[in-house]
Formats: sequence, structure tokens, C-alpha cells
Amino acid sequence: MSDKKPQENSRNATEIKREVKLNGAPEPASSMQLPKAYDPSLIEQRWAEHWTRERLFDVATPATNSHNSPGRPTGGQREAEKGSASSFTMLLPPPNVTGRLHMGHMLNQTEMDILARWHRMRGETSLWVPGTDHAGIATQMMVERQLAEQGTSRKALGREAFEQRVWQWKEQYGSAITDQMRRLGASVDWSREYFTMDSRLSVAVKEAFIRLWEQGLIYRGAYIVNWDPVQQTAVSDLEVTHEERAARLYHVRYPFADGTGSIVIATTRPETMLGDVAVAVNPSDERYRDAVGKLIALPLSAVSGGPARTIPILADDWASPEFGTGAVKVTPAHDPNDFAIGQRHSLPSLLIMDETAHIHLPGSPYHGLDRFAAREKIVADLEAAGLLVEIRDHKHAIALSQRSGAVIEPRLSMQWFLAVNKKPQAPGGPFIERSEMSGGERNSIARNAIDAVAQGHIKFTPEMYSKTYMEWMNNIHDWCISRQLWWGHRIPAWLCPDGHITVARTTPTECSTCGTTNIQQSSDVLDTWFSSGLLPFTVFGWDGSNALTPDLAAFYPTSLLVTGFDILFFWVARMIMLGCHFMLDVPMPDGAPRTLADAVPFKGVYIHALVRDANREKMSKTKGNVIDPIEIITRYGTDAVRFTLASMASPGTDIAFSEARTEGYRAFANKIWNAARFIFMNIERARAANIEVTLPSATTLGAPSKLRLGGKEERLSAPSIERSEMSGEQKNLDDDNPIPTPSDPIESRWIVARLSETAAAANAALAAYRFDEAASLIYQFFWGDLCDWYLEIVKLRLVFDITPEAFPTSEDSERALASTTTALATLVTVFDAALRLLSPFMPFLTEEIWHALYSQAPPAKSIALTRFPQAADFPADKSALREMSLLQELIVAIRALRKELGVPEKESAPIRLHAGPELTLHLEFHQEILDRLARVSEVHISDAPLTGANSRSTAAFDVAVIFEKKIDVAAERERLTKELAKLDKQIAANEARLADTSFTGKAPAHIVDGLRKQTADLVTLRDKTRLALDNLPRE
RNA sequence: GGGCGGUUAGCUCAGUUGGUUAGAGCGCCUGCCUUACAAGCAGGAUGUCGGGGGUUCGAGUCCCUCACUGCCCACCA
Repeated sequence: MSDKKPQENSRNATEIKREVKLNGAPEPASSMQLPKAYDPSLIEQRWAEHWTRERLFDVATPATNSHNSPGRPTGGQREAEKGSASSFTMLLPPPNVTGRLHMGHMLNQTEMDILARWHRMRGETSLWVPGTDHAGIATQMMVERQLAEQGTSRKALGREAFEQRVWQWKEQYGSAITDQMRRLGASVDWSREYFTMDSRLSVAVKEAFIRLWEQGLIYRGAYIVNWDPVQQTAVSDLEVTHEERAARLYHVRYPFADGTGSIVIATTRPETMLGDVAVAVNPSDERYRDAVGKLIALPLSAVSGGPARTIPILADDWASPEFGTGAVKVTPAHDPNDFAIGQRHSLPSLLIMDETAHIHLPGSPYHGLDRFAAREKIVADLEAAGLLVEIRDHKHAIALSQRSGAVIEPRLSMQWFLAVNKKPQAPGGPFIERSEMSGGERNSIARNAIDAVAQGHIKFTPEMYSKTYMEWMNNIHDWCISRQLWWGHRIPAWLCPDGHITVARTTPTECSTCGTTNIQQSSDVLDTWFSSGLLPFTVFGWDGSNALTPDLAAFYPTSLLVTGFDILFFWVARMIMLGCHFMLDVPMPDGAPRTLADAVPFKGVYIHALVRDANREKMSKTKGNVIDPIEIITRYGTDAVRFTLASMASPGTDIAFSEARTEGYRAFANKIWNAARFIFMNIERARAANIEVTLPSATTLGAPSKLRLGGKEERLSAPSIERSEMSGEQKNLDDDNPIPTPSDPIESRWIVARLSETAAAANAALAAYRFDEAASLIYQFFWGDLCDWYLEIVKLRLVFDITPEAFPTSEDSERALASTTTALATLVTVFDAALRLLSPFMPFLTEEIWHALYSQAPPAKSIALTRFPQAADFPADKSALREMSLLQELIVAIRALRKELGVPEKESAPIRLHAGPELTLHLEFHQEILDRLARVSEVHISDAPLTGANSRSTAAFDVAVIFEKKIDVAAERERLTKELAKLDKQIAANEARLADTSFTGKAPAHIVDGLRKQTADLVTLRDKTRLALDNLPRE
């Protein structure tokens, strides 16, 4: 027995006191006077800092020979078990270092955190590695904007100084997004935080490039790329978005050079005509049969007053007779299709624009004009020359740079490519046809990436994304990996004036081909996705050698990648390509060669939905409908927002984020807070009355080896239940009453059984990434079962006033004491388990309450280091479930009747009950419950069915409330009539089906039997209803 | 031009391999300040599951078709 004073008991009380004081509120005297409403702002920040400071979620690199570490220390550093199946590893999709947290991040991180915490609480080594991405273009843009404000520019600074500025920027602001992550409660291992430009990772990136080069998988070549004239860099196909816009199709007359006629071409981009080198028509096009071979004097092409350029008309299949005039101008340097035509016909490529998309034609009147200004002027000049035939409206998709929004200018330039096809590569060789970049047999890097998914080594959830992935992989082009930026991993290649390439690990002094010392490093950097595509192994120490580092041995392949479909191709596909490629060369921990199954960067990919606004609109800055998670968190609390996202995260559909929903879950948090207050209040009362409170002591995780048995070895979490069960059995044996007496109160047996059911379902849901299901199960259990029913009933058992006056005999008082003690133990045990169930979803609130519960000595440093409830931890008492559900049905019926009859809320009333033994058997033990929950003063058992207007019937019982008030006969008649019609209809339908021999013959027996039983019940109910209707007094 | 989703209560969404009376939250109506919680408690109303056709003993669930809607991919000037 404890004789501690209530004031000393609750650390929760003192902690909150301090917080409340800081916030200027009056200091509460005890936990009973804790704020009635839950205020997340008082606790969340504190726990977020605590978790980080205590390094609770760090996972140490396993020592080379440490298997079998004896259990995990209760918190802080743990060692991963080498090669153990019980480890769960995830990589955080690195947010851009320039980024601010948005709802997409929050959804992503909530889901990952729930999984990380769940696995951790199941006794697995749960490692979640955070980091940030240097985000080449985004970051460079950000800093350039800053420079512009300061009146300078990247070019004025020079490359080296600029890079330094970006680093400065990163040092200053780079942690903004990770600081925001901490507020979300992400249980990541901060000791492993990386930045993609860290020197460790940079070395690996360089090595990866060099190896791919040596393997002939990277080549440099001239090709039309998507050129962003604002950023002045090439961008990949994926970084281009298309937008349908109203445009114009210009029909322009090109006169023949010999003056014998002309041909009319159609173009949407007249300004590029200055770069035309031919006009193409389809060889089968009768209209132009005679024109093929003629020369054209290209209008407006005169430079410095010279003559116009002449260009040929040629036949090429690409020209479609149906489109425009059937004649197309050919501008190889500014259009990928034209480029291909140029290749086929050995035409030159005339680059007529500079990097900023201004016309570059010295001597031409258009020189120096922006491309759109040039278009206007050219159209005007054509018109003046009488060469503009017509202008048609034309809808077409224009290409925009995703990053800068600039209209993409296809532009011929030298770039570096990662090959996906088996074809001879000539480094620095001539032009590459687009068809060569996509067609043909796949090389190993693409083949492996396809096989990894096709063979099931990587599983997508939802599964349909594997199809999307396959579709894309089967159609990709070579990947342009070079960017003309200054911020990023610089390509380790040097060029000599003759165009020879020297790829080297350290700065070379001469060209490896011709020996000249006149060499210069390529100014290009690598696509950001190239480096992030390597992360799954570079974060674990891969350095380009094929050495198996301890981290790789322990954590590769990672278990799961959680991400949005928007980066499926950008990142997921690239990780698969690069992971499979490089890791195949790294041996397994046992020295065996690695197969594709273990080379993959992750075993599973969970693709989540997009978070939209309440009106299902995509959030965008321009629309101004962006919901800032931090702002929402501030208003509702992180836990409530997390729970909202989890409960709405059903696979396959986007999330329309609704604040109404969040309000609901804030209420849920408040509900739990108040349930906790109720429990603390009773613990204090108990201690004041010198009644011992048994806190669950075994909720922490035991040795991992033990846990892997699946929790069947013992009931870790419910010691008091076990005890009471034993005593119950004895009681049953001793009892000479032939009717079995429930040894424990029904509510105890029931809530524990429900806990078992809920744990089973929640674990299954999480295993299937059904966050919504798991959340709803836990919500239902906590609020519906625990708070609405169990807590209300258990109040009956919590008797603290055990005085001689109240309990005259010592037998009575002992029984009361025992009942209170047992009830408290169950209450606390169940509540503790419920908190643990909820903990992955609402880590802050549960942490706070859990610590308060174990005021003196929490069994672990954090609830996050305790065990997630498993079904086997609790007896699944089926009979208790049935018994309780009948009782609940009865209570609900009585409540409804009372309401109908207008019984004042506070007034007790007697009932009459006609029921089978299933319900009446234990009824004497339930009288108190009936009184408390349905204000039943007395129960009269009736042998005859009850059909009065004050009665209600179910298949299992009739119940009548005895109350002298006239009922609304008309309303009752209406209700019963409606009910009768419904029942009749249902019975008729059922009977028809049962009469159908094809149904009874073909349907499985349990379905037919079930339907029979249901029909019988319905008939009973129908008869009762009809009787009740007949018995209604006539008006 | 290809491909993939979605359409279930006023709103936001669940609904497992077809199987007994389609669910939840919010909102709505009625009554309650019942000493954990009014961010609460209790009771209640609300659905020809987008339209049509088919398969089946049985369809919200499978197939076909139409409509509306969203997304991804794509070199048509």
C-alpha cells in the first residue's frame, strides 16, 4: 500500500503546472484540476525536443561481430542485429534544402513515421534515415534571386564565389525544413542525417559516374535537348510540363529560287525560319511531286544585305500530308523532329539562338531580338513582303520548364547521357538520333530495373503503379544527366580542343587521347536526380568500391520507400536502375554473390495520394490555396493533423484535406486527454484511500528474440487480467450454483476481448499500409468501446469510500476493496495498452499521458520504446463479447424507449423484460449497469412476450419501460407501420430466395443457414410488431 | 493520340477473394451543464451504390457500354 500524498504522485501534474505557469495560467493544485481541454501547444514542442535530444531513434552501426545482443537497452542507442530479418529500414525522400514543409511532406512523413514507430514497437530495429537534397536548379535560382536583390549576379561573382554563396545560404537556411520535421514528431535517426553535397556522398557520386563511363554506359553527344532559356541549362524530359494553349499556325509562302513558283509551309514558330535548312514533303504527296528537288530562296534570311540562303525541298516520310499544307520547314537545330530529318538527309544544323533564346545572327536585322519579339517582327515582315498566306488559330501543347516556367526552347547542344539501350557508343561521337535513344534492345541497366519489378523483388502498393512503372521503363530514352548549372556535382571529365574526353578521379594534366595539356574540366554538373538515385546505398557508406560496409550489410536493401507518384520516374525509377546496377557487384554479408533480389534499393514502394485542398483542387502558390501544415498544426495540434492524414490516406484516392475532419480528431485528442484525467483522478483517490494501484509493469519490449515468437509466449501487458482469470476459474469450481457465474465483471472481460480484436485488426491493417483502417479501428475502440461503455461501467466498481458506515461487515468491505483494486488494475492496464495502440498515430499526446501514468518510474524512456499491443497479449473472450453486445442492445433499446416515452433524463424507471436465457442468465450481475447506463430502477422478468406501446422488440428480447405517460399513439403507429412494412418486405425477399432451389442448391451451406436463421428472427420480430400495432389504442 | 483512376448519405470518404439487413466522421433534428470530457452525453432522420445492359442462385463488388470527372505519358510542324 502506498501512503504517498496525492500531490506528489503525478509528474504529469507537476510538468503541466510548470508549462501552465509559463503560459500565465493559474497553477493547478492537483491533476484533478488539470485543464479540462487538451492544449497540444503545451506539450508538443517539449517532447519533440526531448526525442531529438535523447537520441531515442538513433540506430548504431552494428559492430562486426555482434549478434545476439541481450535485449535492447531501454531507449537511446540500439544496435541493429546483423543480417536480422527483424530490421525495418526506410530512407526519407530528401526534401529540397530550399523547401518549406507542405502538406505532401506531412502526409509522407506521417505515414513513414507511423510505420517506423509501429515496427519499432514490434521489437524490430527501425531505422529511418533523414536528409536533404541540394536541388540544383531550385537552390541556384533561390540564391540568384537573392543576388539580384543585392544588385549583383551569379556571373558577376564567378563560379567559385557563387558556389561559396550557395554554401553560405545552405548553412544559414538549410535546416529550416528539418526543423519543421521535428515538429511533426518524425522518429528519424538524426545522427545519420545527410546532405546530397556532403563530401562523403560527393565522392560516391563521382565514382558512380566514372564507373558508368568505364562501362560504356555514359556517352557525350550533341542532341536537341529541352533548353530552359531562363536557367540557361538543359532539363530532362521529365522536367518539362505541357500546357494546352491557344496558338497560331502561320502559313508562309516560300518562293522557289528560280522564280517558277512557290510552296506554302505551315509553322507555329516562324522565328525559327532563320534556321531552316530545307522544306520537307511526304514522298507520296501528289501535290508536291514536282516540287521535290527544287531550291527555295529562304525569305528574310539575308545577312548583312547579302543574298537569301537557298534551301532544298526534299521528300521525307515524317511530313504528314494531312497537317497544315503538307509541307514542313526543317530547322534541325531547334526541333527534335527536324533534327532527325536533318540526320537522314545530311543537312547542316544552324543554331540561330543563343542560350537566352535571343536571335544570334550577326548581320541580320533580327540579331539580338528575343524569340517572341523576333516572331512578331518576322510575321510583320513576311506580311509586308506578301508572303504571309494566312494565320489560323491552333491549339497546341507548349512545353514549359517545370522549375522556371519558361517556354522550353529545343536547342542543339552537347550533353552527357546515361544509355539505356544496347548500342555501340562513341564517346564524343556525332549526333544521336532520338530513335536510337529509345528503341532497340535494353542494356543491363534498364533490363535489371525492369526485371526487379517484373520478378517481384520490388512490390508496389497500390499494385497498379508497377504497371505505370513498367510502361515508362519500356519506353524511356537515354537520360540526359548533364546540367549547365554551377550548383551541383561537377562532371569529372576534361576536354581538349579536339573534343577528346578524359574522365578521371583526380585532375589530369593531359588529354588521355592526344596528350595535349590544354584541357579543361567540363563546366556541367550532374542532374540532381543522378545523385539522389544513388542514395539508398551511398547513405550506407558505398564509395564506389565493391566493399560491403557494416551499414550496407545491416540495412541494404531498405525495406520500404514511401513517396508520391509525382517522383515515380524522377527518383524511384532511377534508384531502381542505379541500385540494381551497382549493388549487384557488392557481395552479401556471407560473402556470396548478390542476386537481383538483394540488389534492389528497397523491397517495397508505397505510393501515397496527393493532398488537395478541401475543394479537391491541387494546391498551388498561384491559386493561393496552399495549406501550410505548420499553421494547421498550430491551430489543431500535430497529433490531430497526423491522425487526419492517416485516416484519410486510403490507397488510390487523393486526399481532400478538410479542416472539419481535423476538428473531429482534435476532439478525439481531447477525449483521450479527458479519459486520462479521469484515470488520474481515480488513481489519486485510490492512493488517498490507501488502495494499491497496480501499474502494468511489463509493457516494455523484451529481448528481441523473445518477441519474434509472435507474442504467444506470454501476456506481457495484462498481468492483472491473468490473475483475475485464475481466481475466476477457482470461483467457478467452488460455486455450487449450476449457472456459471462470470467471475470478473463483464465490462472487464469484454474490454480486454475488444482490445485483443482491435490489436489483431490494427496490426493487420498496418501490415497492409491501410493507415485509414488502422486509425479508424483505434478511434472506434478508444472512443466507442473504452470511453462510451467501459469507463461508464467501471465507475460502478471504483468505490473508495470503504468506511465502516458504508460497509458494516469486514467481508463486505474486503469485497469492495478487492473489486475496486481489480477494476483499477484492469482500467489502467487497458488504458495503457490503448495508449500504446494509438502512439504511432498520436505520439505527442500518448507520450505525455503515458509518462504521467508512470509518474515515478516509467518502464521505458518513451512509449515509443514499448510494445505495440498484439492480439495474443489479451484473452479473446468470445462469450464476453456476445454477452456484452446483448447487454448493449438492451441498454440502447431502453434508452430509446425512455426517450420516446418522455421519461425525464434523471428519473429512474422500472422495466419489464422478456428474453431467452442468453440474456437473463447473468442479468442479476448487470442490474447495476442497467441502472447506471439506462436508469433502470427494477427489472421485472416477464414470461409472456411484451407488445405494449411502451415496449420494443428485438429478436433476442422484448423490453418495456414502465412509465405513466401517454405515448404519442399516432407517432407510434407510424413508426410501427413503417417497421412492419420493412420487415414484411425483407421477409418476402428472403423467403423467395429460400424457396428458390437453385439458391439452396448452389449457395454454400452457411449462407443458406444464415439466411434461414435471419428470416426466422425477422418473422418473430414481425409478429411482435404486428401484435404491438394491433394493441395500440384506437384514436 | 495512348494509358490509368474516380463516380456510394447534404459534405469528406470506407466497403477485403461476389454472400445474410451498405458503414464511419462531419453536418442536420430532438433531449440533456449525468462530478473525465458541451471539443461532451443520449436518441433520431438520411442512400433505386453515376445511367443502361450482361454474367450469376446471388452484384456496390465481375464483364460490356454510355456519361461526367481527375491524372499520367506522347516528337505532329
